[in-house]
Amino acid sequence: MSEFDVSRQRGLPVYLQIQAQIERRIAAGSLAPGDPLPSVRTLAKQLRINPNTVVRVYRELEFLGLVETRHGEGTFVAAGAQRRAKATVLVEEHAAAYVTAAKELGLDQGEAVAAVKAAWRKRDTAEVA
Amino acid sequence: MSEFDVSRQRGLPVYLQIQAQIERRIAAGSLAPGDPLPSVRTLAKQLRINPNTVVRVYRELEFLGLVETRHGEGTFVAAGAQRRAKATVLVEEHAAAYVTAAKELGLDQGEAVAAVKAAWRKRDTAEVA
Amino acid sequence: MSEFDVSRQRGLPVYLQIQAQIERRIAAGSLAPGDPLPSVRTLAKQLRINPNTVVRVYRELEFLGLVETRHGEGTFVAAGAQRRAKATVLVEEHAAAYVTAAKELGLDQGEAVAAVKAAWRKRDTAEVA
Amino acid sequence: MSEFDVSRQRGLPVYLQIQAQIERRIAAGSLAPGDPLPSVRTLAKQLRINPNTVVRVYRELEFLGLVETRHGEGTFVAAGAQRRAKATVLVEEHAAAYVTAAKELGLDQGEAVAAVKAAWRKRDTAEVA
DNA sequence: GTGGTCTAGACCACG
DNA sequence: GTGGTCTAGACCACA
Repeated sequence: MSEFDVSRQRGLPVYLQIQAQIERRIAAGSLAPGDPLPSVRTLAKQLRINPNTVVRVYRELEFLGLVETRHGEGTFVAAGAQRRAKATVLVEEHAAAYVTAAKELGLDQGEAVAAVKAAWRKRDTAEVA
Repeated sequence: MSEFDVSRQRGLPVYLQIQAQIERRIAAGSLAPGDPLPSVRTLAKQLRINPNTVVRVYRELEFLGLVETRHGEGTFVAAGAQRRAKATVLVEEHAAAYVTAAKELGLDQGEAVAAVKAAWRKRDTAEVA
Repeated sequence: MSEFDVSRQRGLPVYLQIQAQIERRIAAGSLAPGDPLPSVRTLAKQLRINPNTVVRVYRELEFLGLVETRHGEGTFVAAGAQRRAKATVLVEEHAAAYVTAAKELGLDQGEAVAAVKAAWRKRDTAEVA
Repeated sequence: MSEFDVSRQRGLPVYLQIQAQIERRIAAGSLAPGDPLPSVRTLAKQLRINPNTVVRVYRELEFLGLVETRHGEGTFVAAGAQRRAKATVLVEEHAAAYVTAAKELGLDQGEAVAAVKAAWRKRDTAEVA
């Protein structure tokens, strides 16, 4: 398994960077169901970060159903993870595209979010009708 | 100026329907800067709705900088309104596209909004870097 | 807001004890949507535990949609939390009842889980038919 | 001994259907300790299924201690089988009840299983205390 | 003031 | 060896 990389400096939290990289590998299939992830301690040492940060990443991924942890054994890519991860990655791409457009149009975050909520509401009422 | 139409029954609030139609006409240029909008009473009668509803629409449009009300004269399309209205309409379209994608991927509103916030944050940190 | 209590000694992790108590109060309605939870630092001091442990609890509750955290403001019971919390508590009660029965019948955890999976499968196939 | 019945088509595997029916008869006492079960070949012909399927059923039942096979003689209901079968049937009923409740509350299988494990753990720690 | 992230290092439980 | 929990205390970001 090739390396991950994290950039320190303030910006995206480290744990989110790692989480995103793992999600992408699962979505791409380079991490397949059943594959073991590096142990918490190993990955922590590799990335020169605190083990607790890795624990947090793995915990989030487990909540998302992308990995399963087997106590005393390790952390493994979950069955059906690829489909879920693909959805996650797709969502991120759509959201990024939307944010790009919104920023170009001069919206701030609050306005962009409000527009999504409005569109959601419209969609809902359209479906009901 | 041709007619507007509103559908009662559960769905989008009437005032939002009217507002959206006016925004679109301004964006399209069929309502140009300086053009008068119907008076509150006239439009209310035409659409058979409460005048207060029209007042609300005009107030929202004024807040958005799309119209200006001149006391004793009436309500007029504001200078530079077309550019702003186009942006508004574009944002709505982008938001609608995003919502469509998010719904297809099975997200609920909270998740969709969270994804936008996350993407926004990512964009911010990327720009800083 | 009256006190929570946690028992140290090994057993249920502290964070799960606190989480369960908050869930129950939300389910019971004594913590209503919009109500603030104690600040992380306050609750930590009250329970004489580390603030990070409280952070963890609040994070889990947010994931479950029971609370929402507003950065710089505090943590609040989320809208619709009562319904969700009631479901959680109900599930816990059903699960506890099942576990009681299974233990009385001499099953170990693996067997009890297997029986649930089998019943689930049966239910699924019955619904399809 | 009256007939068994199996429904083909997608649904529960045939061998589980037969196994469950035998378990229930043992639990009900209509198959008592010492009673012979139909020979593998006889039952297979009667149900128009493959003898290997019947072999599998009898093997499972033997593993559960409900029947014993005596080489050259046949398969017989084991001593003490009724008590054990009752437990099995009871477990199935409890599990089914739990699954019903969990589904109504909108859980998926993973969540339902997790709740059982959590409840099990709680019970364990409660007993220790 | 609030919550969010990260580190360092402890001890426990499972296999 | 593996992951899970908890502490102590740091620094950051939002309001």
